[in-house]
Amino acid sequence: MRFSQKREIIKNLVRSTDTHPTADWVFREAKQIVPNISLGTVYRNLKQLSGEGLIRKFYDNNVARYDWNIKPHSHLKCSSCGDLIDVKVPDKNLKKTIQKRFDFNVFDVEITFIGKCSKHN
Amino acid sequence: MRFSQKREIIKNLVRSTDTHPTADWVFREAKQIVPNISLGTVYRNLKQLSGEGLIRKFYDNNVARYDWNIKPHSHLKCSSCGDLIDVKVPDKNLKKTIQKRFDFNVFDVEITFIGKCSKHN
DNA sequence: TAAATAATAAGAACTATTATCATTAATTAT
DNA sequence: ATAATTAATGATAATAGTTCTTATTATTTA
Repeated sequence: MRFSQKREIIKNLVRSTDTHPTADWVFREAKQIVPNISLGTVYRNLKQLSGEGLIRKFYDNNVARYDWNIKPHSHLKCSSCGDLIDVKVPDKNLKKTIQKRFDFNVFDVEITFIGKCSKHN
Repeated sequence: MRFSQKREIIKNLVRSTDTHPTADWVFREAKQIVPNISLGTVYRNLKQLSGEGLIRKFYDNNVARYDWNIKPHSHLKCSSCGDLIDVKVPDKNLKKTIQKRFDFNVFDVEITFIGKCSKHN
C-alpha cells in the first residue's frame, strides 16, 4: 500500500472523532479539505484501512461505521439519540463460559448495550 | 392486523427454522408454496410481524435476519460458515456493571461471539 | 526523467429495502 | 348471502449504502 494524500486525510478524519463516523460523514468532511475527492475513494480507503487493521469497521444496524479505536471494546447505544459510547467491559469470564459450555472457539466478542444515555433518561 | 394467508405462511416459515433466515430466503421458500407472492409482501409482513413482537429482527452485518425466538439470547457466529447459533448467556451482572459504572440505563444487551464452530475448528 | 503501476474521479451497477398505486381479498354491515 | 369497506397484495419504481469499471493521474522505482 503506497502513500496517498487522500488516504491520509481519510485516516486522520476517522481518528479525529469519537462519533464512529459513517462513510458518508467521512466523505462530507473530506470534501471540505479536498473538494474533488469522490465517494468511491472514501469507501475504497476505508476498506483498505480496516483491512490493514489501522481502523476498525463495524455495523450499526445496516450501516458501516468506522472507529479509530482498534482495541476490543463494547458500545453503549442510546436509543434516543443513537449515540454510541465506547466502554471496556470485562468479558474474559463470558468467553470462558461459552468456550466451555459450547463446542465453540471464541476469538472475539461484540457487545452492544442498548438503553438511554444520561441526557435522555 | 387482520388475517392474511401470505402472512401466515411467512410467519410459519420463520418459525420453521433455526437458521435466522433473511427476507430473501423467506421469499424463495414462500414462492414454493404460493408462487405469485411478491418480495414486497415478504418485507411488509416481516416488518409487521417483528413490529408486533411475533418474531425478532436483528442485523447480521448489513442484512436483516429474522428469528422465531423472541426471548433475549445471544449468538455464536462461525466466521467460516457464517452460521449463527442461539445461546443463553447470563448477562445480569454485565448489565449491572454498566448500569453502575456509567450513567446509562440498559434495557437490552446484544452479544455476538465470533469464532469457529465445532465443524470448522 | 521515464517507465511501471497503485490510486483516483466519475459514474454505472448492485444489494437490500421501502414506497407507490391500482387491484384483490378479508371483514363488516346489511 | 351480498354489498360496502378497507387492509393486504403484486408489480414495479425509488432509495440508501456500497462495490465495480475504466480511463486518467499521482506515486514510486529504475
